[in-house]
Amino acid sequence: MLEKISEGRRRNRVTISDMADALGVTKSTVSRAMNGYPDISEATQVRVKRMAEKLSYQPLSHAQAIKTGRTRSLGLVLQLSDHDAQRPFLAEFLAGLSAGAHAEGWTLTVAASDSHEDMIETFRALLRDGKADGFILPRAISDDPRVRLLRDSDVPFVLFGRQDNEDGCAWFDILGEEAMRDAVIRLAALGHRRIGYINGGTKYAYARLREDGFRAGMREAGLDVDDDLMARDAVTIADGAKSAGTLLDNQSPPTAIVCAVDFAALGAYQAVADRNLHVGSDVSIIGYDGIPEGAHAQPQLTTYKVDNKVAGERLSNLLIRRVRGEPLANLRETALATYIERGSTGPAPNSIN
Amino acid sequence: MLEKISEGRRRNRVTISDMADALGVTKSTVSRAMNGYPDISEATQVRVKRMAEKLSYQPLSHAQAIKTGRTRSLGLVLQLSDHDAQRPFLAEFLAGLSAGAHAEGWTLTVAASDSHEDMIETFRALLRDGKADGFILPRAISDDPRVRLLRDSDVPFVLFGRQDNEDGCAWFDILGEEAMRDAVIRLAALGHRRIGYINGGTKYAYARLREDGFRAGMREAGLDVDDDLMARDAVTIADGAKSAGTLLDNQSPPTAIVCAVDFAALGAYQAVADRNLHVGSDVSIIGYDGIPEGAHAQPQLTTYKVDNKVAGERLSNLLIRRVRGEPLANLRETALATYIERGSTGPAPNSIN
DNA sequence: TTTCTTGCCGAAACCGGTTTCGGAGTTCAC
DNA sequence: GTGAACTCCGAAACCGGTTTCGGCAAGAAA
Repeated sequence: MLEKISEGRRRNRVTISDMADALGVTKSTVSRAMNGYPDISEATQVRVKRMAEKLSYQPLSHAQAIKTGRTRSLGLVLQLSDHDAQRPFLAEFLAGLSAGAHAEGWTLTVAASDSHEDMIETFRALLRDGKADGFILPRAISDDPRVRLLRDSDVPFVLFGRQDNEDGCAWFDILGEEAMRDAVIRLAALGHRRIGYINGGTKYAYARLREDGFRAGMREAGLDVDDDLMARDAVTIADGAKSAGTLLDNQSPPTAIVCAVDFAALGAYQAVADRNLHVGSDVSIIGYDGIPEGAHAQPQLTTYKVDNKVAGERLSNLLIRRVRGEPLANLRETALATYIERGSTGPAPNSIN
Repeated sequence: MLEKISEGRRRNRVTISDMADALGVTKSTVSRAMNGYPDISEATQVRVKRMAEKLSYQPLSHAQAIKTGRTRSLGLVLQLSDHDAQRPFLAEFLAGLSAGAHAEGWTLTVAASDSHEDMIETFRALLRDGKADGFILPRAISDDPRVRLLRDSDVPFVLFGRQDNEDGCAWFDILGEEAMRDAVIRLAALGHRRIGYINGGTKYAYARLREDGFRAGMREAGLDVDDDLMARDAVTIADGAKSAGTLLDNQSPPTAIVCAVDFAALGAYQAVADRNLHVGSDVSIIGYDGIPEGAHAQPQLTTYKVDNKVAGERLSNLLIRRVRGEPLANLRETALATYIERGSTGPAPNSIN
């Protein structure tokens, strides 16, 4: 802490020549040893790497970049138009990305764009200046234009979310459909028979998957899906309130509602309250995302929590490996959201559990 | 759009040699012209720059960096421990930073750290690898350890928030104290006489300023500050509810409460409701920040909105100029938050307005 | 032994810029 | 007309790496 942190700038920075001198070999040997070239003997390779450790030598990424074109940095382009998209999870997500990148000595370059053309230009600018060797694409959209763009251009990328057309796609995703399925089964076990579903934005890749999961759960529980109890495109509290209102005003209203998005679930709270009903006793509600607001709602929202930090870490790792040329088949991972039981679910009214 | 966006990577990228050939001069002339060296005639300087425009030549930042040590990128280190700090405003803020950087051909490198030691290491790593020429420090803390660190090391930085010890500090800040002052005066104009104040986290630099602003407003309005009506360190809804509860339980409770932070204001809503009072009629509440939740509260929260996107843009601009060596005196800017009158404020009860 | 591989590494060019140094013209004063 | 001072730019070194090419020594094949 007393040591100046700027020391690394000009001063003592140990260069490849220092390494070469210390080892009594040439720069080229050091370089090839560091990069694991096969024409360097096992012995010198260890020797070099040990010395690198000792002198804490790390090649300057932009010095390498001048020849290799790669600068060990991940690109992330945020889209502001994307409403609530980033809001709750952005900080954790960035922390995860940063951690995953840092673990491999990479860094994270962030840019934002508001329009679509702007986005393309942003990608290009980052590539041209070598500020990104590849990109992380949050919130996969079905038939995603970013995917088309990058795939056609042979630029490495990795998706947060799955994609129908798998060509060239590496991804990490949370199995939201499993959560939806699980939610239905839990509700059925509590005696619920009429269960409604409020889906998120159908332009997103997750929407179809989660609805499938919901339907699978209904099937497993031996329940019928009533199309009048299915809503969609609810990503905000207001959306959720509206959709839930429609379901609750059905002549045979649901006793439980599964929501693909926590915000919609919180909106459902309002719709329930507006009808002088109570969440948890009259109507059970299950959300998905694990946003902090859910824990402050009255009653607290039962939901499936997504660990965005871990997601970020995994995505960084996958992209780095992608840039390094690892085969795509290795670069697809999924994880489960974790169930958090709180007060918004309970036994179905008028039923023997 | 049909054109491959990866074109810039290896292919056609126009280099300084291309420029030199096209102009019939040497690389060094091009370089010096581009950088505005005085030993290049006005005429050739224009000629070079015009050609750069024509060929859309921009020097490769990491090729320059190898000699200059600077890479045209801003660093931002997020601190996760910092609770709500980033949450509501992070996306807009990043968008602003990115826009401001992009306008000058710079980029933004983001990293996260959880512990304090980690943070120092993160700064150092970014500097050493030339991934940041300077840093943006969000949420200035009074006697900020980051400031000490960077100042002692001669690393350029710019603060979001002001600092007592101005040495080496450039900053952008919103005049929160003006908002607090204005709030009091507006409330006084509505007939309020007993006005409470709930401050934010006292470790942050803004806290003292805003309290000063509140007190200034009270003075101007000819009102006395009752220390029993002053609370602090409320940055979450829960904090706000607790603090507001204390104020409202006073034997002579306030008819209005000014909150340094919107979240605290929303907490105050709960405290008011818990005591069977109504926000806006029984108790007026004014917040600060302009978080989206405020617009969804019942009644909607009167507040002062901070434009975090503009803040980001200005900060980027200031830091770039700082790195370029512009004198500090030019690099201090402030702006005002904008008043948004909504339903949480009204005339004082039992008073002739 | 001689010759052909093979394994390992040094020499030197290169990447795309910046910067130092010095030299060719001009201009100016004497 | 000569020398000095200035302007402006080219030549070449340099920054910290990577990569091509070739050479030397040891081992294998002849």
